[in-house]
Amino acid sequence: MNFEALRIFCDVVRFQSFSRGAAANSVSQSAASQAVRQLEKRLQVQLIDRSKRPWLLTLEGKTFFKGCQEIVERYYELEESVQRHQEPSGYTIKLASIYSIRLPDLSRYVEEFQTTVPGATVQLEYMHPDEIYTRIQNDQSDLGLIAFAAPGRDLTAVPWQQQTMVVACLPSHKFSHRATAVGPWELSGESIVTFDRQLPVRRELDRYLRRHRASVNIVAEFDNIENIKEAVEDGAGIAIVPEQTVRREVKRRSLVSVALDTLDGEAPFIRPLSIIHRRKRRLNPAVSAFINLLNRLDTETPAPIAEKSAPENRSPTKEESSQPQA
Amino acid sequence: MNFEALRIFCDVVRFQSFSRGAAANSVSQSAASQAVRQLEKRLQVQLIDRSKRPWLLTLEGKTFFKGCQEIVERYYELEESVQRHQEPSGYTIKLASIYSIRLPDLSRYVEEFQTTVPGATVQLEYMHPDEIYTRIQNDQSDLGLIAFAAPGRDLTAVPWQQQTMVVACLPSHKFSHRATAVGPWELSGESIVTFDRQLPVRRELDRYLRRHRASVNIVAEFDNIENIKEAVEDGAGIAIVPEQTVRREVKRRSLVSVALDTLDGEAPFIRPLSIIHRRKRRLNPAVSAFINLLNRLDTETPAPIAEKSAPENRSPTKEESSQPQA
DNA sequence: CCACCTGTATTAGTTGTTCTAATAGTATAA
DNA sequence: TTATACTATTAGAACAACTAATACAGGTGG
Repeated sequence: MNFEALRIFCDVVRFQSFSRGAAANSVSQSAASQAVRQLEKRLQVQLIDRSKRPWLLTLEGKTFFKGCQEIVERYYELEESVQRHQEPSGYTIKLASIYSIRLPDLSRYVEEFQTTVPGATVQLEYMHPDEIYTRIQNDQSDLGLIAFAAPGRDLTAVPWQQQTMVVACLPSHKFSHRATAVGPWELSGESIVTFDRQLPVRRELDRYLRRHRASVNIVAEFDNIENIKEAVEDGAGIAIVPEQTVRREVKRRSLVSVALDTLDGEAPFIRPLSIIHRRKRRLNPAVSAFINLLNRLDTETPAPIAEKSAPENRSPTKEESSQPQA
Repeated sequence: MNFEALRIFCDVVRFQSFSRGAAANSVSQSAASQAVRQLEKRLQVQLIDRSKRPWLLTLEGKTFFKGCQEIVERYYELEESVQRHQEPSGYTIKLASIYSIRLPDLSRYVEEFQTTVPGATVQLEYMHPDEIYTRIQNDQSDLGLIAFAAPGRDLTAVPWQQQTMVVACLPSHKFSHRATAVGPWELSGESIVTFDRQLPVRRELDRYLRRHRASVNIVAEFDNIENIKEAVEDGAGIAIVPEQTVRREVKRRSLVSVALDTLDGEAPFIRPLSIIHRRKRRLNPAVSAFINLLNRLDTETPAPIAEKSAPENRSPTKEESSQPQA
């Protein structure tokens, strides 16, 4: 039996999705499906009840999942503890990120990595998403961090964080004093500064507004978030952006961020971030260690993606297989 | 990473031997060597220091071994617990044993197996070792239990128990009142009833006596242990036999068994029992479960084969690759 | 000190497993 | 019903693991 298979099973369960569980392990959806099926065959037990949609873990599946998680975790800890007394690999990971993922959000990962894998270093560079794709393709960078990833021919996207989108407006705007979240329908008639039509995030936004029957007034379009924020600060209108990207402006009180939610359990508006890399049968160990770290720290400290809450967490999926941009 | 590899590593360590660790997992010595090497490569750590003979675990090797044992064990427990709520396989294992392995020694295994794998049954038959080989070859039996196994072309021998050889004599013999073990050199001049020259156990015996410079007087040779015991009871001489095989006679006081040992830490005289089966890439799950059980129960309850005591435990090795018999 | 003995490493070739890509299938929602 | 969003299945390609044969090395007895 293969450890990878156990890890894939665990991730499939955690994400409630074969595709995402597969992506988290940098393998195809098909591979994940086959891995789980093979596990079931070997155990002679059905782990997942596929008759419903979304599927459910069977009783045995739950037992196995609990045990697996622990075993897999223990094993990786063991590997780490054995490797710790040991000379460094000396490998430098070249990481390319979009501008909107700020250094403070990344530094904890980089620091953690450089202490657990001594000798390894991370070289972080910010650039335009299109350039990230190019550099990854040409092996000029090992990893890329982008939003609404588009896994291409030989590109793999590992799901990473889910950024919640908020309404950003001036402190003088009527929304800025709200105690409760703004409902999307309340955006009707508002002046909005937003992204270019080419960007996937824009398409997601349009989709979201349409779904909630909000007809807004688009006053300006930009291809990057810095310009959008500036326009909002200049009073052009309000914007819908990831919460993280306006934290600094909120702190210095030049902008206000207001939650955007239906509060009825429906999917909130999320910007998914992904780690992308060239598809290879065998990833450089340092690189895959870093991917592991990104995933591990991420599922540990923030709210872990639980069995029940996961399905709600996510609406966009088709768009992930479309086009570059952040 | 493969679970099998971890299990192989654990067994290699437990037995202090690649060959025996391999055999315990029904793979070739080469496979075991490669598996461990691959582990080391993956971990980027040397687990075994091969510069000395016998080799030693490195510090990292010890850490890894301890962790591995637990993880492997936990995983198999998990598998079992998941499979337990589940309809029986219905498979019947055909087990062929030599006469000298008595039913009481086997029944605990058979019972344990039939309760943990409900629906599976074990069909036990006693026969001559030559017939065991034949039946295994023809797939008429799944497993064979024999002494001094001779793994052949497509036959695998999994090491099982180590039976200590003792001196069996009449209660009237001078040895019968000894408080301490008889040294092999003390056998010089004794009349001995023993096995046919063709039998591997006889060759081992000759070897053993020669090594300890004991020149004995062979008064009779038989091809089976029952006749030997009878001859001893008739006063023909003394015999050297596995302790288990004379327990009943000792209990009914028709014979006495006296330990045979040098008491200086040198290898005692041992009769190794093995489980043999046809070499197949994929063993029937019920069969391999039974093999697992035999090994598991055996290393749990009797004195476990420790890191230090293992090397001493064993002298015969070449003979294992020679000829049939018990 | 040398040859042998015993156990381990290496190698080549084969077999078997596990991927990906493409595509078919299925439960739910509109 | 059709559209949607996943998941299953398949064939073929890439890869990994095994065996058999054989080379190699530490330890040992002559």
